[in-house]
Amino acid sequence: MLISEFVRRTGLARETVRYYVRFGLLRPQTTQKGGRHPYFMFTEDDVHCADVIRVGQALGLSLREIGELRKARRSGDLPRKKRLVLMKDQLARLEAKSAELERLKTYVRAKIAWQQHGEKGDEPMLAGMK
Amino acid sequence: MLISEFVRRTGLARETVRYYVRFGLLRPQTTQKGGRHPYFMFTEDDVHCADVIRVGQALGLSLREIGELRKARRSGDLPRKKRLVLMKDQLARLEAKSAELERLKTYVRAKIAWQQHGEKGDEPMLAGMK
DNA sequence: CTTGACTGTGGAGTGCACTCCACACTTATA
DNA sequence: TATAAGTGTGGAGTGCACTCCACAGTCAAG
Repeated sequence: MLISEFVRRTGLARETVRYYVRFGLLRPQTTQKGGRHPYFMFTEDDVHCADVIRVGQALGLSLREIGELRKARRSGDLPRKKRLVLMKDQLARLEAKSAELERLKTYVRAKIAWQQHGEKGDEPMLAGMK
Repeated sequence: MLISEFVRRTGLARETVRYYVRFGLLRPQTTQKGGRHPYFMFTEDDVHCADVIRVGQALGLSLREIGELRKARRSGDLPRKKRLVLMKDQLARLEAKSAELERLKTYVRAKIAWQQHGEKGDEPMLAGMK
C-alpha cells in the first residue's frame, strides 16, 4: 500500500510516517512508481510494526530504544556478540522500568486500601527513592 | 525543609524542582530566610506531591494534566468516592503497562537465550501485540 | 494535454520537559 | 570577617518527537 493508505490504516500523520522512515523505524519497500524519488510501498508487516511502536511508546520507550528492539529482532547482519550486548542492555532497561512500575503499583494499592479504611493513620508513601 | 533536602528526598534535580515551582505544580511556602528572594520551604505534602507527579508521568500524563488533577483535588472538587474510582483506574492502567512490559521482557529474555544457545530452532516471537 | 491529487526531499519550526549557566544575595562555618 | 555553601532569578540551550512548509517530480482522470 502507498503512504496515504498506510496513514489511514495506522492513524499516524503522514509527516510522522515520514519521520519514522527517516529515523529508520519503518523501512518500506519501494515501488516502480515515482521515478527519481520512488514511492514507498508499505506492507501489513509495517502496519504491525506501527502497532509495536505504539506499545513501546506507551511503555515509555524512546523511538531509539524501540528501533534497537526492532533491529535486534530483524536478526540482522550484526555480529552475534554485538547483538547480544544490545539485547542485554535492552533487557536491563526494561527491568529497571519494570521495577519502577512495581513500586508505583504497590504505592497506589496501599493508597487505595488506606482510603477504603477511612484514611486512618499515615498516608502511604512511595518507598525507596534512590 | 529547604530545597536541597527536598531534592535529596525526592530524587529530583534542583532545576527540575525549580521548573515545577515555576510551572505551578509545586507551591512551597516561603521562609523568613533569604531576604529579597525568600527561600522555599517544602513540606511532607510537597514530597508526596512529587510522588504523585511521578505516578502521573508513568501513566503518560503531561505535567499540565497532572497540574489540573492536583488543582481539582485541592479545591475539593473530588469527593472521596470519585477519588477512589480514579485511583483504581490508575492502578488498572499501571497493571496493563506492567503486563505489556512483562511480555517484552519475556520476549527479550527468550531471544537472548535462543541466541546464546546457537540460534537453534524457531526464533522467539513477540506474542499478542493487539 | 491539462489539471489536480499524490508523492518524495530538505529544512525550519513547535511544544514539552527538562538542564545549564551567570549572577547576585543570604547564611553558615572557620 | 573572610569564605564556602546554599539559595533565588532570568534566560539560554538541549533532546525528543513530531509538525509544517516550499518545492518539484509523478500519476490518473477527464
